[in-house]
Amino acid sequence: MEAPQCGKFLYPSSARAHNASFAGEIELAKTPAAPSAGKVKQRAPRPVVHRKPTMSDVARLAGVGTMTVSRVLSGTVRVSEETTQRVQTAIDQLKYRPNVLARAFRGQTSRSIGLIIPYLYDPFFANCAHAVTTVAKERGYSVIITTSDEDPKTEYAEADQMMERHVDGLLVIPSRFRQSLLSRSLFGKTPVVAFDRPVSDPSIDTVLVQNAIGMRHMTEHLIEHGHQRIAYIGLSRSLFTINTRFLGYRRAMQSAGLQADAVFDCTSEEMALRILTDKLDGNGGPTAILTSNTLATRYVLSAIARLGVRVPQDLALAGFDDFDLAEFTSPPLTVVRQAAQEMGRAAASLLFDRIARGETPHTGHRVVLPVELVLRRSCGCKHRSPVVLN
Amino acid sequence: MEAPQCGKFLYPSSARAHNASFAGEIELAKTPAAPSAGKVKQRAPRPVVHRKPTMSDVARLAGVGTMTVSRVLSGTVRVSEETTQRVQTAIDQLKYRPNVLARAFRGQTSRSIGLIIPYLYDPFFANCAHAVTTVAKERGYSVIITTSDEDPKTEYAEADQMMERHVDGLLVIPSRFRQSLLSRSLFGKTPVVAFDRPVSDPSIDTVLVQNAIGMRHMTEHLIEHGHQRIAYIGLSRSLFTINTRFLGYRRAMQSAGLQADAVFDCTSEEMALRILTDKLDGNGGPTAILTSNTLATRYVLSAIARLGVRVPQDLALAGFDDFDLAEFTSPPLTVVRQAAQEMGRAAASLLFDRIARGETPHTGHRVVLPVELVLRRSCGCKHRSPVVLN
DNA sequence: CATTCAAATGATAACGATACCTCAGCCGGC
DNA sequence: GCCGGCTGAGGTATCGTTATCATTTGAATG
Repeated sequence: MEAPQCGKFLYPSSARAHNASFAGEIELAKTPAAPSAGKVKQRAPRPVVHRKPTMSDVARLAGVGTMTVSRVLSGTVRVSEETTQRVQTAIDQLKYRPNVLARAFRGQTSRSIGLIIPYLYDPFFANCAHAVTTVAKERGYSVIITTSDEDPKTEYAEADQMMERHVDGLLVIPSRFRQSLLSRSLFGKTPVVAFDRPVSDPSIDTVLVQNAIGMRHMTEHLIEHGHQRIAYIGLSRSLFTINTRFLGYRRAMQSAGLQADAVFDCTSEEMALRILTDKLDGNGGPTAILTSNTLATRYVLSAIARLGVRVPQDLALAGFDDFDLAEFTSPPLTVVRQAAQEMGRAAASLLFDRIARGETPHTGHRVVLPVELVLRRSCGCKHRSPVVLN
Repeated sequence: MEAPQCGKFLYPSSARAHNASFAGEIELAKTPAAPSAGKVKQRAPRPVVHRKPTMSDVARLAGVGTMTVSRVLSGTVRVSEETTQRVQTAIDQLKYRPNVLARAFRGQTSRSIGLIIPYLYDPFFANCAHAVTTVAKERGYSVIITTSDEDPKTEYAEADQMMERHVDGLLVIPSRFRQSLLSRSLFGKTPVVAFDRPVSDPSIDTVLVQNAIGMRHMTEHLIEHGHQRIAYIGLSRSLFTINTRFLGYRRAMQSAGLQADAVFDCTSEEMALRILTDKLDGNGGPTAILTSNTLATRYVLSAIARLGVRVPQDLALAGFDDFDLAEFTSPPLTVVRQAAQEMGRAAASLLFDRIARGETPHTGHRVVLPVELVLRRSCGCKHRSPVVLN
């Protein structure tokens, strides 16, 4: 029983050198004397044909150890000029390129970041994402992207996936503020930056725009036009941006001693039509409408078209978030413009700073980017070309 | 020397059960007797605190080998009902989750796909990307996204990056057709699907839309409206879609015995203004304009607004590619609609089929998706609501 | 009853990089 | 001249999984 049993044991390579007889026995067990026996335990040495060069290939060619190659590549530890040169030559000669996967697995950096956004079909989010990919490319990072569909559960699951993939950092446009499941405990010491909307965890860096201020100024602008009855039409109030813009609107109305009049959860053209029909029925209805975002604007535009209301004569209109062809709608739309790409860039920069620093602070940075009022015709302004305020 | 030497040997789990004394010795040897000795060759056994469970942990708890756990997880090889149950219980108990990175490194699948698109800020591309991420999520794959900026060099570099990251498949909207550097040699046996635009390599699956047919029908529609002098204004002809749409336009014009009149490289509002000013100067200018895509449409709209030309009375207009607010421009735009999300979905499905099949054919599939004519007012139609043909 | 065969499972060796530890020189200070 | 510290470089274990091969068992076959 002894000899075959022995064959089952591993041995440290040093044992082979130091204890010849013992090692020999094992060796014997490993390489059967008779090839005809058919049982060759030793794996065939890797086929030499067309294998991608590894670090040991480079090391062998340069006549150094693998660690030296590793050090030359990472550049973290000093290696003598001459050795570096030799290694570099070997690398070039073999066209060696480090195996990203092995690095990610062994080392603690994957050189990738995660990006979680609600939808990619929304131009605003798409622009954010574009900026993120651009910055990541500059820094030599890959971006793993996914959508949360505005659903906290999905968002959490996707964030978890990202952590499993060991991303070096995570950018996220959180979905519903109050219901968000994201928290430090999930992320460990992986840096996370939330943008467009905040999360409740204060240790997470955040990039926002002046939602309230922007909407407040826009409301004031309509008031300056002489409007007194101004309605706010928005999507779900559980979305941070929608609610914050509403607060800005309400603030402006209150300051002017006017009555706020807001409707939420306007999620389709039909609903917008119903809302507008209602409001405009008889006198005392709004003379101006503010919409929470591009989608709401679209629904309202559709309703307006169907009702045959004239803008801005019968009803003034202003939205939040500029879009590509806002200039060519009928009439050209007045909007609060938020710089999507700026925001994406700012968020990504913040993230890479954190990654570089390697520290996870107790309280994260807060960045708030300015917005602009783009005055076109729908608010009643007479300018030929849009006027940009701020 | 014997005892410590022995301590270096691993033991099969069965040995532990069958030979208590031996196993005990090993256990003893694993915890170094004299920490003060300083030179303990054996690395300190991993700290037990808070380590993520690995497959061996599961195997130990279930009393099986790691391979059995691996097999249960992958499901490729039959494992007995009872063992499966035991392993599953251990997995649940330890909340074990396989290490994605280790898998990607060791196995040959990373459960990720790459997506290379020109820009993410273009709503059309963004919609494609959205569909791709959605399908990938359904299949449990991650998406690594990057932009090529319509530059063949960048595109190649990014594709190379993707290959380095060992994506299981690659989706790409190739930039310039003739100048594309993408080829099988770069991809090896990794499946690749090109969409929206083709590549020259015939072994690559392709998903396109009816660019030529769509534009031809639209041209014919304008001809039916009585137009004889119809101009085509487009971006760079080196972009496949722009050129193909032009060919459809030319075909329709020739069939009707009319003179084609195309201008390319219209890449700014100023250029559009110059072109239109030129063309509309005096009689004999076009009575209708076709644009190659949304961007060109925007430039032309801008020029039209500045020139004060009335659409469709003075000049009819039709574009390629529908967009979110096309209905609310002044007048509502007639366009050829291509289903971006359909295309993204089709391309992704094709890719996953290939990944599942594991074969790399000599000639790839070609899928061509239909387009629709959305007739609004800019072409001269009188319909209240848009009419969709096809 | 011996032999063959298949199914189920285990042991072991990679995969390709980095972390940790060791060691050989070399320097300056005593 | 000896010693301790410093620097550059090498050896090797290890990360967590899967591929390959070996082994065990029981049933089926002749």
